[in-house]
Amino acid sequence: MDRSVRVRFAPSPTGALHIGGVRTALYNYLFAKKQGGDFIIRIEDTDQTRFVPGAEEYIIESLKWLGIEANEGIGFGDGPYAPYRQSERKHIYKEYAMQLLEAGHAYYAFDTAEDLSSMRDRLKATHADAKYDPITRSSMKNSLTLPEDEVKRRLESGEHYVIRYKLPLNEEVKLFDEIRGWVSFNTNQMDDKVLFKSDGMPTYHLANVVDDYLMNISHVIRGEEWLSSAPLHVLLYRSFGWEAEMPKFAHLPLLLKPEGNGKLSKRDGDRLGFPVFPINWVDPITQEVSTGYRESGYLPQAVVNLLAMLGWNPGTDQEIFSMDELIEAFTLERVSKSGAKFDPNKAKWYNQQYVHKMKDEDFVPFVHKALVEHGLDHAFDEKYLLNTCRLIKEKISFTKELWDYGRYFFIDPEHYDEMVVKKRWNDNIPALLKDLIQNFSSMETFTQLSIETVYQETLNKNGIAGKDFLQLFRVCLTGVSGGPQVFEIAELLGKEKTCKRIQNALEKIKI
RNA sequence: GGCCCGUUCGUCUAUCGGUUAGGACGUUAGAUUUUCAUUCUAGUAAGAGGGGUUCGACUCCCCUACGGGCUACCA
Repeated sequence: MDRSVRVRFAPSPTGALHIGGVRTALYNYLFAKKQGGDFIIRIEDTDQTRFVPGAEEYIIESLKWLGIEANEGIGFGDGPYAPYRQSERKHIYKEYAMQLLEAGHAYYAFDTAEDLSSMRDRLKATHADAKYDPITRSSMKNSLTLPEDEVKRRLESGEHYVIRYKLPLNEEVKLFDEIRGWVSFNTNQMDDKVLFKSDGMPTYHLANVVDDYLMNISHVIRGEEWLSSAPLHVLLYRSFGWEAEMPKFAHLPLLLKPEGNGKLSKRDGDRLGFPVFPINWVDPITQEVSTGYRESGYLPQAVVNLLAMLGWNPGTDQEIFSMDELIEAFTLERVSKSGAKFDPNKAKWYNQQYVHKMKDEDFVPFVHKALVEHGLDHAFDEKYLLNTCRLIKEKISFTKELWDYGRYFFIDPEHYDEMVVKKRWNDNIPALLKDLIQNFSSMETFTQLSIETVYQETLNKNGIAGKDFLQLFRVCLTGVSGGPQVFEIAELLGKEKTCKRIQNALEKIKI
């Protein structure tokens, strides 16, 4: 049976969204767009104790920055299945829990935290699995062991209870994962999971299955950490009688840390100097800032590209993909099964590719932002900015490097590269510089070519070799030893500034 | 500990029984750039181990090792 594709990204607002989560969102988005389906955002905030203010807004802002746009859901406008926040759907879940209860697929449990921990201690002592399951539930306080009137009494007196799934004994549950193929589990290894909590909220398992069904989700694409609970979800679909509507499953491999073992974590980013989050996150309690890709000078297109290639490949040699190209090429069959170590070097390379091929005019806002930060935003005209963009962007890997590399386009140098000065400055230099100022000043047109001609003539007259002096000339103009063509810089600066900077160097450089 | 998933160059990966095991990042060397960054060329480097199946295995099966996930009234 073919049905229209509807996928969802369903994060919990418990803090900043990790790039692993971003990648999950991206794969969902790519899959939906490729299939001509819908991508929706649902907020899974059923755990009130872990709610973090601002996290939801953070998630939305991150996705928008990356160009991962949803058709429906939180942050992108309601669709026909609203609301999309589980806390606002609270009233729905109880009904479905009751349905399971009545059909004998679930039961009430009254065990206290102490009851549970003593059960676990007891079982651990005998080296048995410490779980609430078809065997152990017979010795616990629940509606399967307690007399009916006792259950009724407890319920009516307002005693705390949870609703647990009643797992069948010794049953093989097989499920087909779109990435991994058939995976099977035995219910003997599972436990009677809580579906409905004593605070009146559902757990992930119930809410997730109910909402996916109600929202007509066709494919569940999520992280590998959910693979172990997938059989429970399959069982739930069966118990509800929704097997025909059950979505297909695809469990994505995890993102691992660059060095050593384990899952990628915030600490790795801090230690190795790369971001683990899409945009800056300020912890609302500690005020601690976690650096984001955006603030580190990454371009959203580069982040999308590099994330897409971490765990998926097109089967060709193509490495650079626009979002549209990714949509065109994306299939779940080409998602790999094993976890991928994050490589900061490759991330840098990707960003560099995008910065270099960026249009000059698209780069202007970044330069403008840097100028604002330095109080210089009205000092330069559009044409000048465009030219500097052309020269700066091919030198850098990250937009935030632009000021460090290209500041001399906007402010006069205050320091001069000592190595170059030490190596190239001699007693003949001051006279040469004065000559250059004089000759430049009398030029009518001040272009790259004419500058070079005058420069060369002046050097010849002073008996100085061009190769020896050029780097010092560059340092006089920019303060630094590297950069674009010197004469191009001079043309851009203009005659007056060029002469002024040579004059400055003459006065400031002391040996 | 139990269950589940995984394992090709340092890293991301291609290969869907027969290849000199390919590409990219990194790295090394050279060229270009009168500088730096780029760019270009070349090099470097891999099937975890052991058993099967097969004329033939990186590819299929089993075992072991290693890595990861789950094992909450968290998602």
